[in-house]
Amino acid sequence: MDLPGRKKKILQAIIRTYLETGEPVGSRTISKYTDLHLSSATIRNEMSDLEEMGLIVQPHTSAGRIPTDRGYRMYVDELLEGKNQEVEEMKSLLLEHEDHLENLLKQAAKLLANNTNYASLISMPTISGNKIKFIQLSQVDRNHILAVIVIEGNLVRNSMIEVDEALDSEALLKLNMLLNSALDGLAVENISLGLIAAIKKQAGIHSELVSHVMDAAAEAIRTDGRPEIYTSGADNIFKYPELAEQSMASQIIGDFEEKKVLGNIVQNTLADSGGKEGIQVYIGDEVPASARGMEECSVVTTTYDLGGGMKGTIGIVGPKRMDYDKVVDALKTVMHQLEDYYKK
Amino acid sequence: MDLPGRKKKILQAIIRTYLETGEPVGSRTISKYTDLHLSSATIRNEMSDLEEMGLIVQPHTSAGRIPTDRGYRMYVDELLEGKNQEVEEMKSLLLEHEDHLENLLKQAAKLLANNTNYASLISMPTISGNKIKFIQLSQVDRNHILAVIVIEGNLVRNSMIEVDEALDSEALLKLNMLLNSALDGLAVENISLGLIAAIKKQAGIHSELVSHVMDAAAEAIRTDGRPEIYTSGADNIFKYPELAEQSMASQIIGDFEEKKVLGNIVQNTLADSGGKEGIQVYIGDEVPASARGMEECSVVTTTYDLGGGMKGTIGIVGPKRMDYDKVVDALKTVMHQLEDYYKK
DNA sequence: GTTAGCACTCAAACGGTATGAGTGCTAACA
DNA sequence: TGTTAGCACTCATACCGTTTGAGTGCTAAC
Repeated sequence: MDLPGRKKKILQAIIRTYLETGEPVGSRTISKYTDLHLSSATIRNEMSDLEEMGLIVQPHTSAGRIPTDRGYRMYVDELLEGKNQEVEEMKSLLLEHEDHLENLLKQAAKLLANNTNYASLISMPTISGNKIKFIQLSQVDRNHILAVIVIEGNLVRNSMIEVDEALDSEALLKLNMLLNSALDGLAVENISLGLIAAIKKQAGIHSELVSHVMDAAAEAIRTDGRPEIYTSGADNIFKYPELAEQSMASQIIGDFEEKKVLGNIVQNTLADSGGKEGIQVYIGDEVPASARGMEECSVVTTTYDLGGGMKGTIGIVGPKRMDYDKVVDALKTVMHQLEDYYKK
Repeated sequence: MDLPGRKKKILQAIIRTYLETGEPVGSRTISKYTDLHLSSATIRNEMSDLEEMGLIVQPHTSAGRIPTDRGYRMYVDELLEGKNQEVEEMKSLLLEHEDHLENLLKQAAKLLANNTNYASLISMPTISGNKIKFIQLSQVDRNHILAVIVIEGNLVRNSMIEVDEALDSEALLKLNMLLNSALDGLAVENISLGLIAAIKKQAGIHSELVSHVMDAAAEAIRTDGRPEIYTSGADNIFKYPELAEQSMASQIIGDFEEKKVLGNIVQNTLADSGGKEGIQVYIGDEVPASARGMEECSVVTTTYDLGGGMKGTIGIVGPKRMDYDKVVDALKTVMHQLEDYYKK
């Protein structure tokens, strides 16, 4: 759809002011707000047209207009122009020294929420390759063997395996060598049943132990399939009346705690990370994964890439009338900082 | 304070009905509800007395009475009697097979929230002894050494250490033996500076590596100091009008996401785990740790003990007019199951 | 000590009346 | 033909007085 310039400007003006005030905007307001120097009557005519096109609606007969989902869509796709606001502070604020990726991400989420006044989410990176780098079995006590598995990107998983009796250190050494030489450099999802059988055979009496280790490896993927998600600022939704209403808030809060819906959003973002400059904007019903209760929200996400195939999602959840410019800027800032910080 | 029997019964009746309805209860209601066969006028006189004692109040002149914090306190301390409700379902429901403690706890939290219709919290157990059971360094690649530390109770921590150049396998073996013999069985908080210096000395050129390992061990305690907390059913608060009100809800949700306040509650519970049968009830202002926004809530907690010095907290957050009987039952049920399950 | 009766209070619900923001339409104007 | 002023109309919201009903305190009688 291509709008004539004037309608474009008017739509832009309507949405801009609506973003600020959250209240239906009338023709008179626009008449004064724009530099078009048109009377309110003329604006009314144009508005009438825009309404016919499905870009704006009146909540009731004698009210001003508010954007529809399609209206927002057009705004985001065509009328958005970096306003270069002061997300400056973030640039300096972010990332006091933090060793653990987990804490770094939590901090980033908090920062994002505080600076935008929306709710933020951030997922632990998944590893695309899933190559196994190192495996080690250790005897911890008589009945327990600890399996440590290091995956490309230095992610560590461990699994405590219960055994009937202790292995002697020689057998342990052998098993370790066997596992390492068989699995080193292999992508976890490529481990075939045949390979497992072969290893088991070589392991002889310890075949049961081996299958436990394989289970742990499989689990390492499984937890990557539903990556950990950290959130912050869920309470920010109460700042926006259209979300603060009980049934709405209840559902959103539920989603944020349950994390199932958020997981879907993350999956979606990682899957179709096309979008303008890698930014995804979901408006209202566009929010993926039949997210009950998210109909009144917009979700903006992007993917960060820590190298080594480690990719995660950061995102913002807020009312449809969110400050898209600011949010996009903030996301980009955090994304870049995250990437720089980790690569250094 | 000791109340005469009749006043006791009346107070109990008032609170009971208020817990159910959430609305101020009048004299006529009580007159019919109790088996005392007293007229509403008599009840009114008694009520007037109870009000003078600070156990109940009227929200406004011509309204019924609602309990004060002190009223609730008395109810909980003296008038509560196990009603043995149907928390039956929980007994069968709980705990489908789960290997990971983390998942087990998450599941328990969810169950608790679903069955009570309040918000639940559950903390990862802290380890009181903190005895080190096993340490192992492994060369993962040229520049990384993985330190795995197993603590009594089979909790595993790992820390990736960056090094300038690879150690030969003999040196690694030596270091491992050195660390194990020096630290095995030692409580982490008992590691003295002197001991560290001694180990460093013996480690010779690898002293730097050793200090990294010690840091990781220290970190293992640190994260235990602020244990992970899982929550569920925070959205349940919207079921209770007195909590669903915006400013209130916003703060509670904030607390649940931030987890700082919850952490204080957990600390508190672990500290003074006295209480009737180990159950702690905090009513309104009694909630520990200057919990902003929790004034309208009651918090019921207890401590679970997985053996081996591993203790954690489970709790329920709800409106003051919560069904204390049911909540106490539910907490006990989950606590016992948790303990049984883990010990088996 | 208990109860019936009565006057009184007050939140909440109800209904009618402004108020005002905003519209659509028409007719005049450039 | 596009723009504008003017006017009648709509409708959510606020305001105000009235009614309703639940509940109280007090008093007098049992």
